[in-house]
Amino acid sequence: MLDLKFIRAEPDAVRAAAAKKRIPCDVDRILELDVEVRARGQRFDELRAEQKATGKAMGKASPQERERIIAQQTELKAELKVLEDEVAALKAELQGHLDRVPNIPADDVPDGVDDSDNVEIKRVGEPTSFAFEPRDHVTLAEGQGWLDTIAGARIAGSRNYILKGDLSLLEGAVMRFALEHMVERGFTPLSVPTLVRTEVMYGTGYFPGGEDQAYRCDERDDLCLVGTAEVPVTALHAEEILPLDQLPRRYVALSSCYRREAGAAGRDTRGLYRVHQFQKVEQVVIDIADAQRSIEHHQAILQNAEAVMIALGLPYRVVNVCGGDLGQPQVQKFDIETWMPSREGYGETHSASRFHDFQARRLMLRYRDGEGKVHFCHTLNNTVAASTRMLIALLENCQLADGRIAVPEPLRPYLRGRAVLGQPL
RNA sequence: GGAGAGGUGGCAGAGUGGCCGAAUGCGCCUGAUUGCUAAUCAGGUGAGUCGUAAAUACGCGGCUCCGAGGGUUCAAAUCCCUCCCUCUCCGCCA
Repeated sequence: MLDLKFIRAEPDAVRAAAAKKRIPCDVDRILELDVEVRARGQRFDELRAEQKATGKAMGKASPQERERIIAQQTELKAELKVLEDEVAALKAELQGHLDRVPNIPADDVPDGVDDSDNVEIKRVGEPTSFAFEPRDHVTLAEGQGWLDTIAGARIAGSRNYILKGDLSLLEGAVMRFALEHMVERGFTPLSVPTLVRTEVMYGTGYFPGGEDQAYRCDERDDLCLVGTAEVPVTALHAEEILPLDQLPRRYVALSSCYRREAGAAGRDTRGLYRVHQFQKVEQVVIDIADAQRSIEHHQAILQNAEAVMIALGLPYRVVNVCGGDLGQPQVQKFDIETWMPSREGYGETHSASRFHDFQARRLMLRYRDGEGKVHFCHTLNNTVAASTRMLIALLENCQLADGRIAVPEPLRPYLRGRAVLGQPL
C-alpha cells in the first residue's frame, strides 16, 4: 500500500507506475474520494465535538435543562449517524482502490510486458554440456525409483508427487545446506506457521489479487496456506514499533509452500517444475526506511542466493524483472534462473524482491528513529533454495552418463559423505 | 470440544455509565541538587488522523483508538451480543 499523501502529491508518478506494471489504477477516483472523505470527516469531527461538549454539561444540568439538552442531542445523533455511514462507505470504497494501487517501480526496472522482456544482467557458468545424451529429471528420478507422480496424483491430485529414497534425502540435504548457509551469514532461523490468517495474506500484499493462487480453508477457519515463508516471517513484527538498535532484522525460514497454480493448466505439466507443494528456504530482511540501504540489502540477499548456486556448481543467470512481470507490491525484483538441460534454457529458481514500506504499511510494521519519530520499515526477501526446482537443476546438471547423480561437494556432509547417488541405468 | 477467569499506555495495575486517553507504581526523557555514581525533587513521556502553518519542524486545536466488530444510551473502557486471543481445570490427541 502506498501512502495516500504520496498519491495526493504525486498522482502522475502513480499513473506512470501503473502503466509500467500494466496494472489498472483509477488515480482520479482515489483523489476524488480522498477529498470527499476529508471534507465529510471534518464535518463529522465538528459535530462530534459539539456532541461531546454538550454531553459533558449533562451531569451538572438541572432537570429542565436536561430535557432541552437531550432533545438537542437526539437531533445531533441522527445527523452524526448519517454522516458516519457516508464516511464509512466512502472510506471503504477508497480502501478498495488503495488495496490495488501498485508500488512505484525503480527507475532501472526495464519496460516490458512479460517475462520475455526481462533483462539478463549477469551470467555465471556455462550451460552444462554433455558427452552423452542427457536425460531429463523425470526420466532420471523415475529410473532410479525416486519419484512417483502417479501415486502423488492419486493421493493429492495432479501436480503432486512423492519423492522416495535418495531423492528424498537429497531434498533434505539441499534444504539443510541452504538453511545453514544463511545461519552462517548471521540470519536468525525461524520455524513459522504455514497456515495463516487471511489478514496476513493481505498484509504481505498477496491479497487482494492473489486469492486464486492460495489455498484457503473453508468458512470454519479464516486461514490460508502460504505460498512462501515470506508471509509469516514478514508479518512476525506486524503491529510493532521496533527499536532502532534492533534493526536490521535478518531471518531465514524453511517451510512448506503451497500454490494452487490456477490458470497454469497445461503448462509445465511434466515433472517437478510446477507443483502444488514444495519446500523452500526463504530469507527476509526488515530494516529502516532508507532507499539506499534497501538497495544494499537487495544486493546482499541476491548474493546470498548466488553463493548457494556457485557452491553447488550450478550454471545460472540473473535477470532484472521488467515492469509488466513485476507484482503489485515490488519496487524491483531480480530473479535467478538456473540452467535446466531438459528445458534447454534457464528456469526461475529464485526471486529477490524489495518493497520499500509497501508491506510494512499494511502490516503496521514500524520502528522508532533516533529522534523518536515512528516510520514504516522497509522489507525485502529472496529465495535461498526451493526444493523441487533445485532438484530439477541438480538431477539434470549433475547426471552422469550412466544415469547416476554426482553429489556436489557441499551436500555430501548431509548424505553421509556419499559422492554419487543411484544405480547405473 | 466442555467449564471458569481474563484481555486497559513500554511494563505492572486501578477504573463498573458523564468530571477517563485513562489513577498509581516502575521504566524512560529533560531539568535541579550532588566530588562521581546512587538517592532525592520538579516537569515530561502512546499511536493515528484532520485542521492551523511556507513546511512530512516546533507549537496549538479537533477527532479516533482501552483485543476486534456490532448494539443499547442524550452519553460506553465501563452495559448487551458475536468473534479473536490468553490463562486454569476437564476431555481428546501427534
